[in-house]
Formats: sequence, structure tokens, C-alpha cells
Amino acid sequence: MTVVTPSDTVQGGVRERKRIATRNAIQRAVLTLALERGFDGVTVEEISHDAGVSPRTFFNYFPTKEAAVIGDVPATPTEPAIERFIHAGPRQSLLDGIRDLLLSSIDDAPNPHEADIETMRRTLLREHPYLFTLRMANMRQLEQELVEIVEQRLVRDDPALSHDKERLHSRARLVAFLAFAAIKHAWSCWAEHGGRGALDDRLVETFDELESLIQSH
Amino acid sequence: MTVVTPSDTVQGGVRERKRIATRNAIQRAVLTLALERGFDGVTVEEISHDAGVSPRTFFNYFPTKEAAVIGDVPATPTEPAIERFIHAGPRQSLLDGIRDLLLSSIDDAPNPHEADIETMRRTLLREHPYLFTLRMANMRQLEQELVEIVEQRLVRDDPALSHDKERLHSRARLVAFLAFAAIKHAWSCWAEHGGRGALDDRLVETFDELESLIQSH
DNA sequence: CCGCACTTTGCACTCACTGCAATAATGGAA
DNA sequence: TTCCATTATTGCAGTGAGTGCAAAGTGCGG
Repeated sequence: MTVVTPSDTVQGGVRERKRIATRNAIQRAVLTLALERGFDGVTVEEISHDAGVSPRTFFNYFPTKEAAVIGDVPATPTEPAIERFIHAGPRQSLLDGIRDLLLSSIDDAPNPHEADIETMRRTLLREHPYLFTLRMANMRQLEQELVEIVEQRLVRDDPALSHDKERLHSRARLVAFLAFAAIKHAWSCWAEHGGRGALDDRLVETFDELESLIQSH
Repeated sequence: MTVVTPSDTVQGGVRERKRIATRNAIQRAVLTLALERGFDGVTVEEISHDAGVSPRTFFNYFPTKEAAVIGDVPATPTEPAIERFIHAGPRQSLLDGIRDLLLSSIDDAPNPHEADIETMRRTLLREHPYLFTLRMANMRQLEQELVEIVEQRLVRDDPALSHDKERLHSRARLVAFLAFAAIKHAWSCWAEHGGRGALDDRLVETFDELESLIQSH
């Protein structure tokens, strides 16, 4: 029997745990209601009521009503993952490097997501593409960080590029944008299939498809 | 009242012309104010006042405050352009085909944009990436249309694909998403450079860069 | 048990946005 | 020109998102 002390699975004191519980309750409430009546048919007042908090508290947890349905955006890749990517040099192709970088970003989920919340969110975002694009738009910061990471990798692969800032920046941005197109694609496929399998696998598939697309060019 | 003689560049009656003038006045007002004080520091009331209309009228022209700064999204490519793309067959590479399709979409601007409005918009979107991503997010419909167009092209290039709907759809979506990454890139470069040169040229450059990226793979 | 820090909440307020109905402007036809 | 149907503008009243502030509640260390 695996004996795990509670403090191993849940960190922090009562405060931290209550905070997470409230956050989840709010997300559950907004997702449930939005699936029933559509996102616009739900008010913050109802959401807060169902979640058992005051409307004012809702806004202590989420800056907007949208933020509650969209949920957390993937975190910046960890330092080690970034270092690995930058120094993977020409040994590993840029494409594979980016793929692994994104995979690490997905795996290091900021919080242990609740399965039911994730399921509802996936369904809702699939049914309302507007919300999906909003979620993607919210990844702007991650995108920007990715541009800078790619830039470092490019310089390392081809030091001559550092003399042509213009070209370097342009190329890094293009690569980062393409990477985001891949994320978007993987997520779409994943959501469309009711989330059978992990998002990781979908991302790998997307990169495989990208590879074959490039080959056949 | 200054009555401008109806030049042959403007079509339609007084109604149509007034409508366009009002629309432009509102955009000018919102852009000017937003450049001064930031988007959030401006109210619809101020915008409407500066534009010489009532706040209520503002919402007859734009559904949201954002819509006024974001402006019109590129239109769907024209039928002929679509047909050309679909039947360009393997003769023309998919990459070149998409490039030309997007170029035609940019050129067939829905309305003859006012230069000053475009300049202000570019500056504002460059300074506020949030608004830029919002603009991109608003192109969702165009994106969806593009997926369907690409699908037709893929089927034509490789009829066998039509048996594997799954694969076809996945690939079309990936291609369309990549195309949008290119648009985003071109627009970024264009805006960053104060819009020297045309957006068209930037898009061509982006596709050239994409090509070389693929080559070097 | 106490006091400190953090969290929740109520309240008052601003502002985006909407539906409706009254009014004004326009375009066309007699 | 005059009259009428159409369409555009506006005021008004109302909903609901989001914010700042201060008071009341709750967890935590001593």
C-alpha cells in the first residue's frame, strides 16, 4: 500500500487549499452554466452564487468572466528545458527541438488540473470557437517568450546571424509563430476528438504531419 | 455645411457617402484619443463626441469599442482567386499558391482605406500587442474559410485524400494555420517598420523566408 | 488566547452595450 | 415641389461587467 502523507499531494496550509478549491468551484460553475445556456447567457452573479462566493470575490480570482472559462495558459518552459533547447545545437533539428520544448511546457502544468473541469472546458471551447481564439490570443506572452528563446537558439546555431539583428529577429518570430500554429492545430485536433489520448500525443502527431508537409514540398 | 462634389472615386448616393464619412470620423476619433491616452483611458462618450455623433450612434457603426480600433478584417478572397488557387494544381507549389491567395485577399480591400487612419491604427496596434492579437483573433472566420479552400485544393492535388476525411481535414487545417502565422508575421514586420513599403511586399518576404527555412531543414 | 496578515464581502460607482420608441434626414415618385 | 416610405440618428431606461475602498471575517504564528 502506498502511503502518501497529504502534504505530499497537496502543498500549503488551509489557506492555499481553500484558495484552490474556490478557484475550481468558480471554474466548475462558469463552465457548467455556460454549457447549459451559452457563455453570454450567464451572469457573474449566477456564477458566484453557484460557486458559493460573492460576486466581488469572483473578481478577486479572475479579472474577467472570460478568464474563468479560458483557464490558465500554459506556463513558460522551465529553465532546464530552455537550456536544453538552446544548446541542442544543429545536432537536433530546430523542428524537433521546438516540439520537445512545447511538450515540456505542456507537461509542467501549473496546477494539477481537475479532470472534469478540463473536460467541460474542452467541450465548451470546441462549441464556441470564439472562446478558443480568445484563449489562443491570451498566449501572447508565452509567444513573446518563445520568440526570445528561439532567437538564442538561432544565434547559437549560426553565430553569424547575430550581426544581422533584423534578420535574426524576423526569423525567430516566424519560427515562434509557426510553433504556435502547431499548438493551435494540436489543440483543435485534440478537442475535436473528445480528448481521446493526451494532448502530448496530438502535438507529436502535428509535428509529424508538419514534417511530412515539408518533405513533400 | 461643406458639400463636397461627388467625385467619381466615391460611388453611391449621399446616404452611402455620409455613412462612410461617419465611420471614418469615428475611427479617426478613437485612434487619435487612444494614441494620446491609451485604449482604456478613452470612453465611448468621448469618442462619439469627437466624431460628432451620439454615443448611441457609435454602436450603430461598431458593435464594440474594440471593433472601432481594430478596423475591418481582410475580406474573403474573391471567387476567381479561389478557383485559381484550387486549380493551380501541383503545377504551382502549395506554398506559392497560398501566398498568391493571401495577396489577392489583401489587395481586394473592402473599402478604400484612408491613409491617416491606417497609419494611426498601425502605430496603435504596434504599441499595444493586446489589440493586435485581438485583431488576429477576429480573423477566425477568414481562417475557417481558408481551411475549406485549402481542403478543396488538397483533394484536387491528391484525390486519394478524399477517402480519408480525417487526414484531409487535419492537413488542411494545419496548412491554413501556418498561412495565418505567415500573415501575422508579415503584419508584425510591416507595423514594426513604420509601414515602409506595402504589406504585400512584407508578405512576399515572409513567404521567401519560410521557403528558405524549409530548404535549410 | 492574541494580534497580524490575508481574504471575503458589501457598497457605491463608472462604463460598455442593448432594446425601444420618437424624431430627423433622405430618396424616389407623382 | 410635395408627399410618403425608408432608413439613420438620438434619447432614455435598463442590464451587467468590472473597480476601489473600507469593514468584517478567518487562518496562522507566537
